Order: sequence, then C-alpha cells, then structure tokens
Amino acid sequence: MSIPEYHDSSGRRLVDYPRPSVAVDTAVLTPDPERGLLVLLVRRDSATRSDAWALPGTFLHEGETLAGAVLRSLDQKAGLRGQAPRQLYVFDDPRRDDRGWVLSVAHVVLLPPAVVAPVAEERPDDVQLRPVAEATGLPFDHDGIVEMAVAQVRAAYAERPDPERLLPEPFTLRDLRRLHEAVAGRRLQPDVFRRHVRDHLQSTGEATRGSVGRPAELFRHASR
Amino acid sequence: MSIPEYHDSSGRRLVDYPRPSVAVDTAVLTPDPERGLLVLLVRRDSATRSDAWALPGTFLHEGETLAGAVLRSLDQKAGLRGQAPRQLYVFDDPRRDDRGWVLSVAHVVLLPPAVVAPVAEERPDDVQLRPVAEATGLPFDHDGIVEMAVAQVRAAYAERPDPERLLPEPFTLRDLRRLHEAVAGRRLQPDVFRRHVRDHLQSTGEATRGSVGRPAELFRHASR
DNA sequence: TTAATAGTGTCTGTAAGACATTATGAC
DNA sequence: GTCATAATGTCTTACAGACACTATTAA
Repeated sequence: MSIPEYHDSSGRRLVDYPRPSVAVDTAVLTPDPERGLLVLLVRRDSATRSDAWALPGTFLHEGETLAGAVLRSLDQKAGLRGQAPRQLYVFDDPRRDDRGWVLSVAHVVLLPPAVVAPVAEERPDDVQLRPVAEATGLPFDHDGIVEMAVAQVRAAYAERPDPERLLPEPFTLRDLRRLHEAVAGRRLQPDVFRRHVRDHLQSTGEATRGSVGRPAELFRHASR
Repeated sequence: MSIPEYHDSSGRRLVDYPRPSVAVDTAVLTPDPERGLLVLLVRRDSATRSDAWALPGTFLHEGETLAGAVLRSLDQKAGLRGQAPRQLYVFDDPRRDDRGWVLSVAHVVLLPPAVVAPVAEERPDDVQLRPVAEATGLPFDHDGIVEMAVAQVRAAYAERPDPERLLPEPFTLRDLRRLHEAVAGRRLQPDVFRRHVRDHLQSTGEATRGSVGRPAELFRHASR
C-alpha cells in the first residue's frame, strides 16, 4: 500500500511516525442452558513465554479489519467459525506488553454451544471452557475484558429476545427462556419472561408434539 | 523503546509486521443551557487537503495513551484543556484514509460552556460551534462519531445527575435541570426531574438569595 | 398585594414481579 | 383420571408523567 506524501502541522511525514502494533483479544462466550450459566473459552498460548490460559488473540495484519483479525484468530487458534464480533475497548497503556508498543482492541463474540462445545472436546490441551464466574486470574487485562464482555451480552439480552440469533427457529418460549437464563446467570420467571418478549416474537401456529405436558407454541423472531 | 525478540506462531518477529498509524478523532460537546441544546465543536483543518470543517484529531505518538493524544490535540488545535475523554469506537476500514493505513479511535469529551465558548470567540476562522442537530455533512466517519457521542452523553445524563460534573457546586435544581435539558435536547418537567435526581444530591442547607421568586435550595452531588 | 419561582400532593397509566388458576397434552 | 407443563388472570408495588396546589421571596 503506497502512502502519499503528507506533512502534518509540525512538518513530519505521516510515514515517519513510529507506529504501534495492534492486537485483538476476544472473549468468546457461549450460553450453557443445561447448567444455566455463561461459559468463557480460554486457550493455552504456547507462543508467548507465559504458558497460561488466556483469551485468544492475534496481531492485526495489513489490509485487515479488526473483525477480520478476530475471526482469523478464532479460526486458527480454536478452529471456530464465528459471527460478528463486537468491539469493547482499546487497551492502550504503552507499557502493557513488554514485547513492545502494542494496543489491544478487546472484542466479544457470542456463539451457540453446539459450535463451541465440540472444539473444547477435541482439543482439551489447547482449549478449555470455564463458567464466567470462575474465569478470573487471567493474564494482562483479560479479566477486565471478560467483565465488559459479560456486561455487554447481558445488556443486549435484557433488551430483546436472542439478539444474536443463537436459537434455531422455530423455538418454544421455554427454549428461549433457558437461553436467557444462561446468559443472565439467574432464573427468570416464566410468566414475566413471556410478557416481556411476546410482542417481539411471531407465532408459527404450530406447537410441539409428543412432549410431556401441554404442547408449547412455536415461535419465530418477529419480522424486523 | 526496545522490542525483545519474539516469534509468533508463523515464525515472524513482532517487529516485522507492518503496523498501522493510529489516530484519534474527538467529538467535543458542550451544553448550551440558554438555548437548551447540545453544541459540537468543529475545526477547519488546513493540514489535510480537504479544507473542510471536521472533528479535531491527531496521530498517536510513541509512548502516549489515547486519552493523552486526545487531550494534546484539543490543547494544540483548539486551545482547550479537557477532562477525561471516553472511547466510542475504532474505525478500521483499511481504505478509510487515502494517506495510508490509519485506524481511528473515536472519542467523546463533554466540556462546560464556559471553557469552550471563549475559544470559539477568539478563533472564529479555526473553531466553530454548531448545534448537534445541524452538525451533519462532516467528512470521513465523523457524522457517525457525532451520533455515537451524543447517544453516549445522553445515556449517561439520563442515568444520573451531571455525571461529568460540569456544574460548579453548589447549584440549584433549576441549574441542574437546565443543564440536563441542554444535553437531552428537550424540556424536562421540573417536578418529575426533581424526584428523579433528588436522592443523588445532598442539600447544603443554604438557599439562593436576592433572586425573583422563592429562594431555591442549594445542592451538592451526594458523596458517592 | 402581585408576580415569579420553588417545592409538594396526588391522580393516572404502565410495567414488573409474584402468585393463583386454567388449559391441554401424554400416560 | 393423574401428572406435567403451557398459558393466562389478577393483585401489588413502583415509578413516570401530568396537573393542581402550596410556599416564599422581591418589588
């Protein structure tokens, strides 16, 4: 990529400024509806001196977007095909990384358990899943990233039903509630939850069959 | 700053990767209680080819934090001494700047009108103040930055009374409400507003004197 | 006394939360 | 029928919004 001549107000060319390395670190979260909690993916990084469990991350390559770097790192380091990552915060302490001047852009990605679970099972020495409540003590600023990631996802799910579209359609209100309970990390009352989300959903007219108890109505996300 | 040897998973040294320039662009907002609206500071940038009005910004220097770069750019380019900037978003399209590969970290700063107004009066050819509703048509991603900045500030002020501590203490509820009306860009009912913020404030026991009408109680922000 | 502004009482509508009740299927 | 689960009715509480009313000063 050619950089045209450019002088800033002090007469220095843009290209003459020292530039930081830019990294991305990603909190990969997945709900566990069975246990009713959020789970964080951590990986053991053999490239860095510290052999600790940490968030997956990578350096931004030339011509690449931040989201692209996040998806590449998840693919390479955890064998995951991800959805749209969301930016959380830029960590910019000039001395935060003793390998040099490195900015880190923290991201969060929420994935369905069906995608994440197999990866952790296949590569237990590389990749682990930990309930977010027990996922502290990570190196660098990673504890803070996880905290922001959890807050971000919980706020989004408190706002509207399954904004990340993790649930395959059609689904019952019970399925949806279990998902939200896992994200929120606490029980939700069925009737309160129903009234909270009902207007954002579209009935399919169908119902579950063969289950114990009264069949449940099946829904899709409303048009939007 | 020395960069220790470091090989990533593909065997390349950290220092060998091409690195982006990192810039900061800042939406400087100030409430105008007289007119009841939020005002944006724009400056004419003679260094870039485009001579358009735009947000103040600068490139990140070595060893500097993003907040430091924001404060430096406000000082240099608008003669402003600012408070804590807040990050909004990283714009990362590799082709967003034709001078080269430049990431821009958007920020927002809210300043008291007493600080901003004199600057605009002293340097009308360099610095202008525009109501946010009329501050569209800016170059680059700046329109989007302004939108995010306004949303951020409005959300913060809807949450608690004057989180940026713009009002000098002590203040009356009328002063506080005027400030919030300017931030929100709409009228707020005195009684509703009072009940909304009362618990977060601490009475000084004093009252205004010499004004028309019943004297107003004077408040400070509650301890916190 | 009047004008002007500060502050309070109270009514309404809406929504969350909690609990009881009804509905509908499998067995 | 019994059991299990889905869905709804309704009561309480809280709070925003709206409006009327009272309080306290200057002039």
